[in-house]
Amino acid sequence: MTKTLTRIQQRNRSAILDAGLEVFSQYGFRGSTLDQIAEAAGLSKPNLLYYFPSKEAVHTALLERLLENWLAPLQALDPTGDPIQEILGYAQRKLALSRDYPRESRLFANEILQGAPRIHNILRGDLKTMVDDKAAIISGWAEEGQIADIDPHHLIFSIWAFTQHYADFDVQVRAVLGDKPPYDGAAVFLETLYEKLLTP
Amino acid sequence: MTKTLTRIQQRNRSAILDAGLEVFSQYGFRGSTLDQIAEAAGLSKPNLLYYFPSKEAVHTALLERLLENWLAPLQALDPTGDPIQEILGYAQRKLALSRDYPRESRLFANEILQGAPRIHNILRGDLKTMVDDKAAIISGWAEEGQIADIDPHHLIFSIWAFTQHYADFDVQVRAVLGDKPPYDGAAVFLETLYEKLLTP
DNA sequence: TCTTGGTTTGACCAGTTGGTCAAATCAACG
DNA sequence: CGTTGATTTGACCAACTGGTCAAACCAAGA
Repeated sequence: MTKTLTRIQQRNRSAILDAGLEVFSQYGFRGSTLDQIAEAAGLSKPNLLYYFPSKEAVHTALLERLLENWLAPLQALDPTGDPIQEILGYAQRKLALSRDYPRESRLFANEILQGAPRIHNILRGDLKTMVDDKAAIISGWAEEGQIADIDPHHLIFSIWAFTQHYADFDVQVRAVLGDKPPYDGAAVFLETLYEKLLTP
Repeated sequence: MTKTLTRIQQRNRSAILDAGLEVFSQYGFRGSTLDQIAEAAGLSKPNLLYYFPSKEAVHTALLERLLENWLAPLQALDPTGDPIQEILGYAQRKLALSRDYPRESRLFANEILQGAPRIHNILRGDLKTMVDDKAAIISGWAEEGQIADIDPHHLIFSIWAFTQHYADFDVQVRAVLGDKPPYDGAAVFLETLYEKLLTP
């Protein structure tokens, strides 16, 4: 049913979402204008509103698409795998996400900075449930002595913080590093950091 | 000269700055309105504009005040002190800054997220200079074998990322942690993390 | 070709925005 | 008290905001 979209509809809807991602991720919801998004999408404002009923609708569509991809890497943490490799793998996957989808990262950052008005219930619901679940796995590993004894929630926070920093604070990171590319050094550092932290 | 300020001027200017901090840190520059700031300051909009010539001026004043306090903790890193204690101390000081001045942290985050249009030159100038300076000190410690051999720039990034995460992503952190207070656990985790990382 | 339904747009609207200004109010000092 | 300069405000403005709508345009099948 939902699949009944013209080629034009597909092209324009995805152009709008891409433009919305570009604009919202930079200025936040209230700081972005429909004219800006329309121009970035190569459409007139009324034409944009022919595909999405409102500014809010574009933003919501983006957030929904984002959350799917955002929670996936943590979900993939495997309780039967090698503990240190599982956590290291998760961190590297998250870093790659920042490298390859920095605008999505900044869209998320903007939403959280503004108090997460649109996704607060998801944070307290799905996200908390999943994090608590994975934290329990990590705690289990710690009790078995497979990894060092650390607080699993703050471990996860540290991974989020460090990896997202390279997308959200990109301009600062590049200003400080000068010409050096950020992500190679970051991946190496990440590896060292968590290997040393987690080795019992 | 600049000190010739009435009691009223002092009170209102600081009320405006506080209100501006509150509003700008939540909605970013473009997402904030003068009416919002004026109301938060308990003034009428024309009255606010009697003390600051424009919205931009309020924002600039806030950023300037912020940058002073923001760069101070890193500046305090002492090359003659005990390496691990110096770095640990810096990290803890930065975490305390997030705890005690979360709005300032979010104001900064908003500015960087939007591409740092107003402070880009400072990032490439003063900030980069100071970070390179401190990075050299840390590299020196590493060469002497006093701390483990890690990339000093990414070490500093990781401290920024982790500590600011608790202010900037406050709503997410609290959603995940539920009732537990964030900062106690964070301080303990921070201590463990960098002690393990830096011990040679 | 004509028709039909999806697509695009110019003109428009009411509400909001940053900012101005002259007039009114207030505080304090002689 | 009266005066003077700082302070406050209501009324106002042009530009911009999200959103509407009828009319025009266009692609494609009959």
